[in-house]
Amino acid sequence: MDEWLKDSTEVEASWVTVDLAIFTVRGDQLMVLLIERGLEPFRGRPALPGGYVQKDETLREGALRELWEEAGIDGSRLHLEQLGAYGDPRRDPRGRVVTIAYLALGPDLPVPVGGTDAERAYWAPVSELAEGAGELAFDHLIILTDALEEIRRKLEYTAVATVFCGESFTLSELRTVYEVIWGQHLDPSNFRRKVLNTAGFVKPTGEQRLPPTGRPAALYSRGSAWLLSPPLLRGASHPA
Amino acid sequence: MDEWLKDSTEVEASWVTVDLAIFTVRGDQLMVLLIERGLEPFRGRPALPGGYVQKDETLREGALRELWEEAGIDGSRLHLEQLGAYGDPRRDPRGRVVTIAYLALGPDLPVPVGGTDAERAYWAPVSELAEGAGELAFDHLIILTDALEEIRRKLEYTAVATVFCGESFTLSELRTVYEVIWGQHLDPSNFRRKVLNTAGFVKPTGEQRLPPTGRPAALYSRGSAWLLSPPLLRGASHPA
DNA sequence: TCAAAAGTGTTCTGTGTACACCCATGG
DNA sequence: CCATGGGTGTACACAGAACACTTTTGA
Repeated sequence: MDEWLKDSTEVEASWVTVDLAIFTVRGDQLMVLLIERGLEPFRGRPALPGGYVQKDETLREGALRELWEEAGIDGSRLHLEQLGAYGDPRRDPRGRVVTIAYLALGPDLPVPVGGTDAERAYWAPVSELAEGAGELAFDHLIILTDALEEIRRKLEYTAVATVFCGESFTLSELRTVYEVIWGQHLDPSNFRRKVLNTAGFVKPTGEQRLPPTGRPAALYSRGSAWLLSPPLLRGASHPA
Repeated sequence: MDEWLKDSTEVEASWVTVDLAIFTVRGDQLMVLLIERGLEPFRGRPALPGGYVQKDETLREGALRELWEEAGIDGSRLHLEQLGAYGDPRRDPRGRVVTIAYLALGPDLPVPVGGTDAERAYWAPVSELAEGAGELAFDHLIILTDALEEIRRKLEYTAVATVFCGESFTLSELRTVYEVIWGQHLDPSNFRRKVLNTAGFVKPTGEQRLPPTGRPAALYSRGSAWLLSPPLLRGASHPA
């Protein structure tokens, strides 16, 4: 393998990990799954779940495996997408560790199941991360910030919002996803028209659901389109 | 470091490389820089330039170094952005090599300078890649396809098109960048209005330039804005 | 009958689109 | 003078924003 190496003293193999930024919408909060580290470095500090990539798996397979091992989540029902690679040589005090960050999005998961490790796993509201709760380990705050920005942008031009909802959902639920993640109020009637006029975004199931109070709402399920055209742009307007 | 390892027989360190998808617009063609591999595997086949990440550099620094070593290009004048990580365990026949792909965009570079290695470096028109010219090494065709899609999308909502132009440029030149990359004709007068009405996209220099024939064109330079709002959407219309 | 949420309709305004037209230069 | 590309103006259709209004349920 060293036939490629130009100056073998300058190159060495690296540890490669995957880290997961797992988000869900619960009520009117965007939540991210964190673990409390049980080992040094950063012992006791919150961190994104993750771990080493194994010999014979793809990066995506590694992410799915960690999703299961660290959070007890079956990835087949969620949206998993690569966010990017983070490889600053000083990001891990123990040496060079390149991590591939993945974004995982899903409907309100039943329990923030503890991982197979000793670490505690829990859902944290994204809005409360800036202040206290202890600083995130490694460069995980950077990864999380990038993840958030990615979600906000993806809501505009993909149907990704639907993965935060269940199998079927009302337009109000879908709108709440947008409102929570963008942090701004959207006009219900305009949102409705926009979504229904975007070909393939959602399709009616024919069923209805009764809200706590008020008229029953029609249920929809995910449509066939992933890319939205025209996109659902968030104007700079709309104070929350 | 193995304090993290859950099952050390399943984990091993990986080689980490950076690969570069370097694009420029020349005339009415989008060009990508390829090298002809001088070594096995895939000897003699075209490939993206790239190489191993060294011990003490960030991924971005590695990309900049390879840009210089393999293509003789000074990265300070171009746009460099991470595309993603590619880590299928079978992507390199010699074993596990995770590569971080970078996108590099710049104005028509003077010469497709050969690298410091024996390999030949040359600009290839993107339009001719699908057909012959030999298949690309490794998974580089996948990387290139992802890169293209990324550029096309980024043209819509960022001012990235300006990095394909020189220090100052006419609106026709800027429009040509869009037309070449999107592969569709744009109305000159509407393009003009759109660009000038987007705050911070370009700013007039006051200079003019004489085209081969016709009225002199005003020159512009890059503005302060990177994100365009509103974005410059390509409708599904406009046959080239 | 009231509150609350779903759903419809309407008006206003801005923006993309298509296209006609004028301007400045070299040949 | 003409050809060529730069640059301006305009009319139309459509889409988003704001908001009034109707419908359907439970309490």
